[in-house]
Order: sequence, then structure tokens, then C-alpha cells
Amino acid sequence: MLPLSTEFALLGFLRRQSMHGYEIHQQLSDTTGLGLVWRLKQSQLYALLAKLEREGYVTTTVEYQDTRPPRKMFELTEAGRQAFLEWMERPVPQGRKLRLDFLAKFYFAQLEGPEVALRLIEGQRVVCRDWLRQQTEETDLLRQSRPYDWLVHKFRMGQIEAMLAWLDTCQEALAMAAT
Amino acid sequence: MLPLSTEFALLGFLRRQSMHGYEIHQQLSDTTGLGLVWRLKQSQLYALLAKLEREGYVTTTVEYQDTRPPRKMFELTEAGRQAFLEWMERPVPQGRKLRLDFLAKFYFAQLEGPEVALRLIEGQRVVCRDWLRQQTEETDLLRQSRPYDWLVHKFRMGQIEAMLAWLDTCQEALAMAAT
DNA sequence: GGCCGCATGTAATCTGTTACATGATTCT
DNA sequence: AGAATCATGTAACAGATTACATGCGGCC
Repeated sequence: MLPLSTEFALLGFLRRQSMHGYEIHQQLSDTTGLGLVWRLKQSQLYALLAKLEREGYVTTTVEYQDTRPPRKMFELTEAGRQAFLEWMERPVPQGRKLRLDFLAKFYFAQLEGPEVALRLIEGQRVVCRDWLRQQTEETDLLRQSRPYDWLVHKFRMGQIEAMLAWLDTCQEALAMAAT
Repeated sequence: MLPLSTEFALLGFLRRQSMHGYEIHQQLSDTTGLGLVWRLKQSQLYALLAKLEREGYVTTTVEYQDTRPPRKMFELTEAGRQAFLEWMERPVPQGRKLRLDFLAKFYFAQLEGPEVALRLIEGQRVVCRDWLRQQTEETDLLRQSRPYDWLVHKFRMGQIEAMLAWLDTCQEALAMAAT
């Protein structure tokens, strides 16, 4: 089935128009937008695009130019469109995926429009609250018996609380922009 | 020179006594102590230990047993001892290394004793404050012009602030334990 | 009899990084 | 003249994950 991993983010670039690899690479090289969060080496980018093509998420057509090298244009297939939407809408299931995966999802969600972005935020909030509850439950017993374990839980709780506060900030920013 | 990467954490197990691979694996399999933070597959553990031996950080001696399979005991060399201490005392330079690397360093630092742990905390605090200052500086200009970039900075600031607050918690916990 | 624990790994696979190759054009 | 830009990749290596191999002893 679908591993639903980070490379699906690439499909997001092709939502609006078809693009060639070099163009995607330029956008990712800027330290703005998604480039602020996700770095890809050129060679890996081409490798991932080739893989996405092998697996049927994109199709390619070569576009010749007079003076410049020809471009291989990538276009979303229907399978690609679906896989992308599924990836983007699914909240991340682990704390370590917040820094990369979630910020990437949010980047594309916010490009899709405020409703999509708000749905993603709400979904992620539910997951985070669940994590927080779990960590809190497991924590109290440990304080005396295993100080290190207790501190690890406290660390995670702090990160999750910060995430929840930030999700509120995002929501406000979107509401602000909508007016 | 030294890449100073995560595998140096393994050396920490050998500070007190020499151990064999299986024993380290058991400790890491418990979901307590370092096992709460760092998971290693058995095969990778053996691979890393072999690498540490090739590079001269540990030496091995085989210990035969009557009824059980023989054990390969690992012992720290002087180079290993130094590499470990350097690794442990160095604060982590990137936010994404907080979850694994820093928590591992702190685990061993706290085993070494409160002074060592407090020094690590203080070092990491300096680094975090520096990150925070940088993010803050870059942030203010972006609010209107690039909302997504602004939110990314806000996200990072939130995580770093949570980290700083947690470092205080650690300090208090250590002070508490010392009395 | 069959499975779990002890204790060591190897092999295959996947992913990512680094470095290099090509060949025309435009900028300095 | 030399460097950077455009646009595609390949090859070699490093790292981690998954699965499998071995062989004995004790437990149910």
C-alpha cells in the first residue's frame, strides 16, 4: 500500500501547474516558504521524482527548448492527486515528525486555502491533546521513583504544549488573513 | 577527525564496567532510562560496536561460559573515554537533535553526577538562548510580508522556549535531589 | 515437542549524501 | 577567459531497517 512518507510533499508542487525538476529545486533552495523547512539535494530530488513516476503518481513529457536543455515536465496523475491529498490532510502521528512533516503539510494546506489549513490544524490538535494526556498519565507516578524518566516526560509535555499554543497562533493568523 | 555522532552514547554504558552487546541491548530494550529515548535494533547495535572497535574506542575480550554462549566483553580505551566525555559535554547545535541526542547526553551526565549534569544544562541553555535571539531577530519583519515564514519562526521559538523552561525544571530537580 | 532466552552476527534492501559528468549559454 | 546558470542525471559510499542464521539449554 501507501507508505505515505515525506516524498508525497513533492506532489504538492504539481497541484497548480506541471513543473520540471530544476524548477522545484529552485523553489526548495530559496530560504523562504517550504525551503525554510525542507532541504533536498538536487540528486535526491531527481531520484524521488523518478520513483514517483515509477509508482504512477506522476507522468512526464519532455519539453524541448531552442537554446536551453530540454525539460522533463512532471504532471500529477489521478492517483498522485489522491495520494497527495491523503498525505496532506493526515495529522502526523509522532512528535518527531512535527518539525518537518507537519510544517510541510501545513505549507501546502495553507496554499490550498484557509478551510483546508484549519481542518489540518484541528486534526493535529486532537492528536496532540491525546499525546499530552498520555504523557501526563504516565508521568505522576515517576516523579520520585525514576527522576530521569519523569524529566523525559516533562520534556515531551513541554514540546507538545508549545505545539498546541502554536496551533492557536496559526488559527488566529488564518482568521486574521481571512478578514 | 571526530564526527562526534550518536554512537558515542554507547561508550557511556562502558564507563562503569565493561559489558557485552547483549547486555547493552537489554538495557536499551527496557522502556525506562535511556531506553525511553533511544531505540536500537540488535543488528545495528552490534554493527555500531564493531565500528567503535575498528576505530579504537573500545577493546574486546571473549569471556567463555560453561553452559551459555561466550560473551564478547567491551572495554573503553583511553581514546574512547575522551571521545565519550567530549561528546557528552558538548551541547547540541541544532534543534532537531534535542529529542534524541540531548536527552541521551543528559542521561549520562546525570549518571556522572549533579555537577556534570548542571554544566551540560548551562551549556545548552546558552546555545538555546542564542537560537532564540536569532529567530526573534529574523521574525519581526516577516509578519506581514510572508505569513508562512513568520509562523515557522514562531514554531521554532515556541519549541526553544519550551526547552529553556524544561532546562530550568531539570536544574530544580537536580537541586532537589542534592539536598 | 515446541517455544523462549541467551549471544552472536550476516545479507539484502532502502535511503540519503557526496561527488562527478555533460554541454550549451550568458554574465563578468 | 573563466565562472555561473540551465537541466539533466549517474556512481560510489554511508546509514539504517528488516529479515534471517546458528546452536544450546531450560520451561511448559
